[in-house]
Amino acid sequence: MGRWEPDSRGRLQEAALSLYAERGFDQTTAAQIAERAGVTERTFFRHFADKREVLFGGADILQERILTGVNDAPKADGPFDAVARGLDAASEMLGESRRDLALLRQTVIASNPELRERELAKLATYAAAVAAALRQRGVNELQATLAAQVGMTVFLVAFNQWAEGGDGQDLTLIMRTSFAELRALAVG
Amino acid sequence: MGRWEPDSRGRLQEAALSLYAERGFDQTTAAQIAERAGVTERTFFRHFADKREVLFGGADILQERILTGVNDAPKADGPFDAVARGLDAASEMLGESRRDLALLRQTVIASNPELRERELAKLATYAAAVAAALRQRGVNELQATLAAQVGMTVFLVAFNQWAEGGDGQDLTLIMRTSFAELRALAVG
DNA sequence: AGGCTGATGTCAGCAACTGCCATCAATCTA
DNA sequence: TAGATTGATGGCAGTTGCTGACATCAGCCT
Repeated sequence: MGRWEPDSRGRLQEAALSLYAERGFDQTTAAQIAERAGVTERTFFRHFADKREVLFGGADILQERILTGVNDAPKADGPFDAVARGLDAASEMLGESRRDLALLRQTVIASNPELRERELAKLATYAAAVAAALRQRGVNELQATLAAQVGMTVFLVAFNQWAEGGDGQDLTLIMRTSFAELRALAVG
Repeated sequence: MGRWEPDSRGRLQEAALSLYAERGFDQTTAAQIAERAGVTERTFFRHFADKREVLFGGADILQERILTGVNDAPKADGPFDAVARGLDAASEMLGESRRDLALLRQTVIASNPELRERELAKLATYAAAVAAALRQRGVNELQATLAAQVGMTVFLVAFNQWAEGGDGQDLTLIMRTSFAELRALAVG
């Protein structure tokens, strides 16, 4: 057995989520999170760049999934269709996670401006990566940026809808529906 | 004459922009900004909620302009057209500002993640307000959100293009071109 | 057995931000 | 015109986010 309990990172994420939910983000200090996780404050900041980042631990993996989806799209697919494949891949991954935890997390994020800010930043990072992937496929700069950004908007709207909704909802379906509605919108 | 030089807020904005440009955002302390502006650090935080906010002083006014544009759009306009009117109003206002200052500001923002985060947050605020205005016009929730978000993406892309471009560029024209390209994209 | 590595602890310190009270020119009011 | 009021600022103490530097020690490698 190690000198310390394993998975301190995971414990910090759990401790942070529960404390943010209980007392609010502002009223929670990094030291309190660390204490609940059984480590020191310094260790918290070794694992997470700042207090907000602890809620976005899976962002890297999710981005990879999205990119894989986009890159695996058939060559015939236009930019929007390729982005839609990325969202399919994302919802596949997220659909497996516990909806109650996702909802709790979204509630916490929604209730604090700094956290909302960070969430937007994450989405913007995905969008930038997706746009780069689209350009790789030969899409021009502007179209790539717009398609990627629209995709992230659909993603955010659909994900929140899914987290708030009842059981049995299919995240993939929600995303596809939203996407279809956008297309109708642009034409009309 | 007052007890102090007038317009301390404006002096703080100028001082911050120049210091951020000279030494970088991270390497600049609030105390340094205050000193250059001839006030104390405490006064800085009375005028601006945090170190980033000082670069976004005109955001409220801009948002009002955009909303006015959207609300003044003919009833016959669809969501996209209405958003386009909002962007026209915004570019009218921004087109009058000094392009060199806008470029300096954008350069500073682009070189720091925290500032980019804040910029996205501002755009999201505009988007939420525009979406609300669209709903007022009878547009449904999802379409309103998407149209507003797309508008903000066009805005950001076009504004950066304008700031970087040479003299004689028309911000309004750039925005309209970008918008047209999006429509073509969604259809194809 | 001995050295290396990686995760953690410990501690000092800076800078962002806040609350509280004092100050005093301008302005209002009786 | 004397006095109260207001509003913007200064001054200062305190909390918290976050960082750098160094120490510790279990597990692994040789």
